[in-house]
Amino acid sequence: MGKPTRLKVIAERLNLSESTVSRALNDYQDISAHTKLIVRDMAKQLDYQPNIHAKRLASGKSETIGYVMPIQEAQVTGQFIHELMAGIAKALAKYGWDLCVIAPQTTEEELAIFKKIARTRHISGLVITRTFSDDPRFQLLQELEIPFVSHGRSQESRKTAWLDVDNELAFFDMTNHLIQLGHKRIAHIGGPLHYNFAYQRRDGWQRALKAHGIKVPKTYAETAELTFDGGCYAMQRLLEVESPPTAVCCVSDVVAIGAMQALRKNGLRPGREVSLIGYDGLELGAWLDPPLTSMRQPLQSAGEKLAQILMKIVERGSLPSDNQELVRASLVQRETANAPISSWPPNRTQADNQ
Amino acid sequence: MGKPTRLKVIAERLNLSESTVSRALNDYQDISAHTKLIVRDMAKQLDYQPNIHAKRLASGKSETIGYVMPIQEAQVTGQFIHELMAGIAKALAKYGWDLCVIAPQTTEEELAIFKKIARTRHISGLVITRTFSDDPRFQLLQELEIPFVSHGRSQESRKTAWLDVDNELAFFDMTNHLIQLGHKRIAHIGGPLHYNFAYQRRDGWQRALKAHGIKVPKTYAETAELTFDGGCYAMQRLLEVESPPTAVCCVSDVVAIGAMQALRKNGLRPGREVSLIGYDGLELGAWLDPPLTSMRQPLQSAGEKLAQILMKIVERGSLPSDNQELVRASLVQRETANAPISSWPPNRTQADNQ
DNA sequence: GTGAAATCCGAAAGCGTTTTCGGTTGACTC
DNA sequence: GAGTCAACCGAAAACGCTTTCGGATTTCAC
Repeated sequence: MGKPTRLKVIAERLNLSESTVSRALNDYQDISAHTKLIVRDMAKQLDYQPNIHAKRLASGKSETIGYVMPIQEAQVTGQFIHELMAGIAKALAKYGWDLCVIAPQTTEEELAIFKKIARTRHISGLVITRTFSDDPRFQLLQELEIPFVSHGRSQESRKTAWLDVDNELAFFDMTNHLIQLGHKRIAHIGGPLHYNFAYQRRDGWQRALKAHGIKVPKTYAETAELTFDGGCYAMQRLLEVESPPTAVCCVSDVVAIGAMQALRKNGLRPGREVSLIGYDGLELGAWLDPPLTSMRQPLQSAGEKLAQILMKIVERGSLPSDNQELVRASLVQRETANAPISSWPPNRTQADNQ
Repeated sequence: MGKPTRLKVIAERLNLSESTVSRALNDYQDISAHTKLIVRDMAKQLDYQPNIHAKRLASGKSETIGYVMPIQEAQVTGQFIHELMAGIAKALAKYGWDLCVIAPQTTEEELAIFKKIARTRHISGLVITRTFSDDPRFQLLQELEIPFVSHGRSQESRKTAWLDVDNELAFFDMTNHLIQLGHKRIAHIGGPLHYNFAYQRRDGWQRALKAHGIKVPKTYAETAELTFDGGCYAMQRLLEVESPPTAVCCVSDVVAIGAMQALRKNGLRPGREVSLIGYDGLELGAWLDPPLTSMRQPLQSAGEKLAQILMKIVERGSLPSDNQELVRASLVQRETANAPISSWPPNRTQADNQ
């Protein structure tokens, strides 16, 4: 393997200067069409690839964006992250940008890395996910003037760029779907409110109920950790209220799967006595017995959009606040959302007090 | 935000030359201990971070390794990839190396990217996963002289660096576990043989049977696509053989989950009539009903090791063939592997011919 | 006190681009 | 035919670091 072709050899072969060749390749206005043509031909012929480090050093741009991989906490984030990253990488590759993965172990480390990036600038923008209602990253990144876009919003994201699902609408739709099926006793297992989406999802559920004039007891608004066990416990509590629900909107698939487990433990079948709808549209939901009905957001295309937004901001100085986008989730019909049955709930006015 | 500190300002403040400062920071031998001390102090005080592009341009090294993200094909690779990447990124971060994600859409594109990397050298090593028995990447990467390490072996990997689970041993262990439980009719649902691990897993199963003098019909060696449906179909076929098995070793968790579905469709319960062991130790296995027994390999630490191996090869010219390592998978006991029951299989000599 | 060998540091030449600033053409105006 | 103005291109200075080479000290042996 000889040395790769340099700008220099193209210049020599064509009897041009390096600077002309460089500008021809970068489509400068002050190079004639003819020159551009022969330069590009030669470049292609020699399979020229610019030295990326020299390019980045000289131009002061890094053409690299970072993706902050969420700390290993919540479960089954894997599939989610994988698809999103695939989308990001794909969109970046089109423009020759690189995707650099950052995997901090703690929040402190994450913030420290941000500060380092602010100094070195070897990463020109960041994509962050797993946003919290009160998320310190938003303020820090703005202070440090690091361009970024988040997948998901925060209380601090009024002026920043983001792409998010319309969680409120998703849960409005989800609840409506259950109402169409004939349910009136519809509960909600929500997530901890430090997750930003937890608010919106709860609100969507409430709005749908209100829109149909349906009133439910306060106990129908449950909260769970975003885990299998969390969902299991929350469902158990819902089964113990005076008049248990016939349907439950779950904040995530994992929580819904935990809820399914609780139903089974009580001798109930998901989708028969109690309908269940999850959120995330995980493929594994289809493998369960019965398969879990859910809401799905497009992840790969979200990744692509995130990348495009970020490049636009970094490269063309587009205003973050002009880059806020909501996408709509869609229902994945499987088998846990059906019409209510007459034998449920049983009359438990005594049983409840046991 | 002012300009970040440069080598120059450290030099000026200490009245030294830039070259001395550079060498002091890089721990050259010809710099006195005292000088190194004051230089490092000053660097820390000014929070100096070298310009990575300048550094890489000057040194000709890129300190970046690439991870080739498998093409979106098999399912639930997400969790797998996520953990592995987290490990890689973590190990690299310790040395200031970057992890760059490459997400080719097709095999051709993947090979084209390799060729490009060979020219630009802006990525100094690669981690590849999802290896096939006959995997063109091994030869190409060797020809291109791109350092790499694979997670998983291939027919071509005799002289290359790799880290792999001892698949053969894992299935030997798995099968033995079933034998200890009292099973004699143990089948195997293997994967397509273009996956390298498919051979080894099948061999481990066979060796355990042979070691205990157990003979099984040829029909017990099933093959399935690595999908839910694949597992479902394969299990269905196993149930239709003359004398169906009481236990099945499955090539992956996803396949095992498909097999569970087939059992349920036939009115059987996994872990009662037919025991099942999967492979991958996916967390979601614990959420099923009943929870799936499986074999688990340590992924995060595998990622770390892969990174370390690669850095050793890139940086210190360690021989690829000196970097081949097998790790052992361990049993995750859940509820689908139990002792056989007397009522299964039913006498089906007639029934089979229906 | 001389020569040789260490020890430590500075000068300077890269690394391969980008980008600014002029300078040389030729066409065009009057 | 002098002046003006585009249109194109080259020279050269960055960009911030690494690394070679040699020079100046100091140390040590004799």
